[in-house]
Amino acid sequence: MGRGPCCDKNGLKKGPWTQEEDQKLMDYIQKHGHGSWRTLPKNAGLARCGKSCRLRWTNYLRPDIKRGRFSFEEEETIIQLHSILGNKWSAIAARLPGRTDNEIKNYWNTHIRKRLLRMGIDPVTHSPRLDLLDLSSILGSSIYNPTQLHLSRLLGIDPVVNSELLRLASNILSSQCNNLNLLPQNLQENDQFSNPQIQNQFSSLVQAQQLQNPIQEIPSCTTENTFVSDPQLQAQQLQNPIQEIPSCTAENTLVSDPQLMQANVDQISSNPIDFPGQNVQSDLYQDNGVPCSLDPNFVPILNYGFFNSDQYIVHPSPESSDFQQNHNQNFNFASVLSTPASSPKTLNSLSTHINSSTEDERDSYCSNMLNFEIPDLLDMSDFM
DNA sequence: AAATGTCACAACCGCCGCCAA
DNA sequence: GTTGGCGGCGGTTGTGACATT
Repeated sequence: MGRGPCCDKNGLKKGPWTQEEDQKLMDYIQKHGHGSWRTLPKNAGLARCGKSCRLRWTNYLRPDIKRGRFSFEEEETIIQLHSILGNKWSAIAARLPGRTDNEIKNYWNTHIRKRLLRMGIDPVTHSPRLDLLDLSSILGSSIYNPTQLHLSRLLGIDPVVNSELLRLASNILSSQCNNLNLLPQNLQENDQFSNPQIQNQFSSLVQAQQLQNPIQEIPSCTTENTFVSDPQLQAQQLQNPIQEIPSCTAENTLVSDPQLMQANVDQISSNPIDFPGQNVQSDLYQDNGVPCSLDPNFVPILNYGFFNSDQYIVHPSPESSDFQQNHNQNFNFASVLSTPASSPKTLNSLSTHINSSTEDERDSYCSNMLNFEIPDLLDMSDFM
């Protein structure tokens, strides 16, 4: 038997709320609390259904709602959490004080999602879209005809890509990193690798390829990495403290198993973790940036090169020295853009706001997130 | 200046899970 | 075990504001 509507629609008002209605609702809840939403409208003298009242209160009138544009840290947190939680907007909102699930959902759909798509990142899986970044075919054709190479544009790297480098990268990739010990030999055989620029190009190629097929294609990582696709690995990982998840870069960390994703959801839900912008005490974190309160089972997640490799989705506040150090290594907030934590926005459902930072600036931020680092796996310094 | 297109966001809709009777 | 009420959640829509032609 299906359920009927939550209330009798007849005579009940829909659409935008008036100031008078808002005032009535606020006055009533401040006096009596919301109690039963079903009976609230009648008691408060509102011609609305309870559900409408609840939404208006939780999404707009609640006094602790933070209005205005999302800060950089908030946006970063949303992306990180979304990569673990998926479209669990309420769970994400629980980690962002003052933000509602509806607001986050809207912001995701209208800003972040579009930007990720523009960057060639699948907003669902948070991995590069294979249809846009089929490196195998690109590399394959480029090796024989380097002039056709558009990879550099895709990756945003220097357009001058040495064909010899491509051949070498292709050879290495074709062996799927099965024997990374051969790398030094291969590299040493090629004088090109004395050039740091070439090294960066090479590592970008390898990293991009790893991002394409992260689970299948990095066998040498299996005992260390944090991809979770195998039940045994999951069990193993659940037994290992987070400190023992070492060298595979966080960029490579994808959670492909729904159960583990749920475990993360539970972990986050049950174990409050502070996020940037929340005035986190730095002593809540260990030396490696992992919060002391964080359950060891918690799985670090994909990032876009924004975080250092040994960082996880939680990091200390910007005030902490660890945070500064880790981020200064490869990313500088101030150098990318300065976004006010919140811009003025009137308390009116029909109002709009003035963008204080442009989409281009945010794009710049995201492109920085895609600046691949040389993974620990391929530490070029060893070959110098 | 008007028409049209696009964007952003508040609000609604329908489904789901929990819980009490 | 079943049923119905309720709150909550995620997806979608409607509409005003702004940008472009």
